[in-house]
Amino acid sequence: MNIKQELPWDNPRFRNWVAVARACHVLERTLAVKLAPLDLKPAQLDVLMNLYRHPGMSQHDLARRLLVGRSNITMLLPQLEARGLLRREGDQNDKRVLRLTLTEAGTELLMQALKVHMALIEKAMSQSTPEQCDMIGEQMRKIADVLKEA
Amino acid sequence: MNIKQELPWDNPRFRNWVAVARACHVLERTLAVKLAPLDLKPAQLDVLMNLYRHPGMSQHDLARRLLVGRSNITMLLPQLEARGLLRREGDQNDKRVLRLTLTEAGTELLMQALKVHMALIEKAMSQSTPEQCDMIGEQMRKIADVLKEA
DNA sequence: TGTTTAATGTTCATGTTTGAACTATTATGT
DNA sequence: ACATAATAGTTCAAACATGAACATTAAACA
Repeated sequence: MNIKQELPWDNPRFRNWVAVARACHVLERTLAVKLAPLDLKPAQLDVLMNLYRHPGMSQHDLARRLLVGRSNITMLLPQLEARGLLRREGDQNDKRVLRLTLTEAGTELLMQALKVHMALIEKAMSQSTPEQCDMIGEQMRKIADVLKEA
Repeated sequence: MNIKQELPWDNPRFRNWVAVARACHVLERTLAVKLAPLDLKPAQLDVLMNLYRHPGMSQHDLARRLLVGRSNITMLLPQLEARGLLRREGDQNDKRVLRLTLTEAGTELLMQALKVHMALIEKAMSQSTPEQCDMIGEQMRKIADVLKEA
């Protein structure tokens, strides 16, 4: 009844993607451990990173960049704001939106966290040549693009 | 006071890894949406996949393979067992461990889910040549290995 | 053998993530 | 202008993951 189709594990694309997912998972877990001394979770680091690069972002924009629900942001920010890491200020032109910016302390903590993150990534990718590394990044950006319209 | 160090975003390894993480995240989210009709979450699919490839696994082994806590498995399995997708049977030689195996129904559902998963991965990696794809997989396996001793 | 140490799985409290319903504000269309 | 749509953010309940403490069983070793 159940014809034995070609199994995904025989397919290189499948096997290789599984490896990608595994590597991501391992690195994320490891990062969580290494960030613990700073009392920071990977998700929180993502927030700080995005605010550093795009000051004045709205919560909605932040949610979209993080590929996460808006309510998630609502739950996430108050902790960081209470720690004095970021500010939420109402936009004058549009009273619906809140503009987000890092504080001095937030930037400071971000820099420490980035050292940790950076060291981990360096270690992880130390096996790849610069060419391989760039190629990987290039392919991954294509994948994200392709899937965004899926 | 705050000397402007080299920013991670200037570092190719950092930028490229961020792309990897993004691609993973997008694919996982997309997979969740596409699996919804089967009433299956990505985490549950992972369970079924591993049991298919390694029948008779213990819960502990499964947890380690999935890079997840043992308690997570304990919470996850009863739902799948109640749906008749897998069996948990006590090991005769070691009364502590439960051996896990897919049922007929579980295998059936897995095959359907794999079609979905496979199609998504095919689409995602359709831009890469076989050589690029293999290289990516190879590097990712190295990364997972390197980090396992971190 | 008997005692200590380790391993497997469960329970439970905690913290996170999610999506749907809601409020307030702005845009659109007539 | 007015009614309708859409948008930004919040609230809330449910699903989910996590780690510590626990019970049971097995292994190590005295």
